Amino acid sequence: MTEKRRKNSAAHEKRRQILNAAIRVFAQKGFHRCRISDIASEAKVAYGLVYHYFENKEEILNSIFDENWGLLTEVLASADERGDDLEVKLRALVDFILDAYRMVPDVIQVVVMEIARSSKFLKRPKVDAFEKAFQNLATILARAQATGHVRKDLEPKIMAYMVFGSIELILTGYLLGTIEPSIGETYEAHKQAITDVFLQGLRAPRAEPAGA
Amino acid sequence: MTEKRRKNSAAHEKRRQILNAAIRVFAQKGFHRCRISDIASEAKVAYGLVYHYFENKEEILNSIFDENWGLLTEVLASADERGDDLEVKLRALVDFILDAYRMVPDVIQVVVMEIARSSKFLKRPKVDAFEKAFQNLATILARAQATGHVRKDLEPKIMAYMVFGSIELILTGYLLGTIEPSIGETYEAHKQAITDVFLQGLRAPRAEPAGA
DNA sequence: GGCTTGCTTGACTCGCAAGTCAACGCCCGT
DNA sequence: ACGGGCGTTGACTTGCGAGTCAAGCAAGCC
Repeated sequence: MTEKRRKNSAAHEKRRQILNAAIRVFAQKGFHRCRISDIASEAKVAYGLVYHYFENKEEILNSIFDENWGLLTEVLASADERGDDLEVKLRALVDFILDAYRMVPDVIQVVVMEIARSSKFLKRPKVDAFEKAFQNLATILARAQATGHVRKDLEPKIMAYMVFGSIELILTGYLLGTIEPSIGETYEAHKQAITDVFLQGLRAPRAEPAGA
Repeated sequence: MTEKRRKNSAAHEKRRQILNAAIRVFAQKGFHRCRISDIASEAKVAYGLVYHYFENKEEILNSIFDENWGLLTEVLASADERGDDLEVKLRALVDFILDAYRMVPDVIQVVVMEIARSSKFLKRPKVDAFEKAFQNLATILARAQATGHVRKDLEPKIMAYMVFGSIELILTGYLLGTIEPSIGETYEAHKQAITDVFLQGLRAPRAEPAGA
């Protein structure tokens, strides 16, 4: 059994190797522009081995997505469970995503650029996975509405979409090089900007009727 | 000349026919999944004619983009020139985009899903075109900062990205069917939500230090 | 009315990349 | 030491779809 375990993990290592190579290649050339042979040579394995571990290119993309998106959903779910303030939760979400970009930009690029957009044509489950993460944030916001911290005149879902959309386009800006994220400080400033704007924008008006 | 004109416009009509067919096909099957022959048969013209009017598939996509994105940039530029209030300008932007989706969802789908995301790998000019529109909004915001209507602690560019990102992800939600936009009222509610959140979120704090 | 010009046609070529598969060798269990 | 299973290899087949092109056709011109 020990040896089977070892074999398994050795085999698994090859799988990882291919997956990591795929992430690099997808990020660099784009999903549609790259060939299986590119992935194989990047991973330094034979062409055929890719097909031993994966049905086809799309399944590779799916695996990348599943692994990483699941993480985000978990973070959101656990943030919600702790009884933190909305500010804390929102900051945790923003931090998590921007830090992830900082550490593994290739992964983020693939998830954002190659998967998020093409999901119209991909399988249902993927859309559901997106929904799940969004729903988590929507729940957090709904709860904050209940406690009177967030304005009640807007659907939580729409607010959640706005938050994610803001983050995503900023990431896209990084990826396209139209926003310069080189300095560490900049990331922090952007995190701050996102949380600030939404905390202020979503806050329930206090004693102030905001006269017309 | 009259006859040349007539010919020209007749020829142009074929071009349009192909372009419109391409929009429909791209929206339905996705850019990468469709063949030139799909476009030709959708347009009810011969295969070869597509190559008479366009270099290749990518040039078709480019034409679709150029035509439609230019429009957005113009709207933004003209909104800025009129000395309107920020609220009016922001509302005009949001209205324009959501109304466009309502009227020609296929076009919006192609621009949002097929072009926006893939621009990392496409030609520079496209990225510049995006930048231009974003820059227009950033300028509007910078001006509003100068007049004290908008908080000065954030980069205009980042704020512009947030606004566009919010709009874009809501459109994506429509396209994926995760947001239900069927009822006309819903569109209006969403327009309202976007403008409201940002007007409040970007507003400069008045006499209120927003304690703690 | 023929001739020319240029839009239009669709069958054909050709290259590329996906996916297959038969053989190989390492490693393990007996 | 031997046999077998499984991870691994990469040459080969196959099909698809982009792009070509030579021949048709319509309509203006002399």
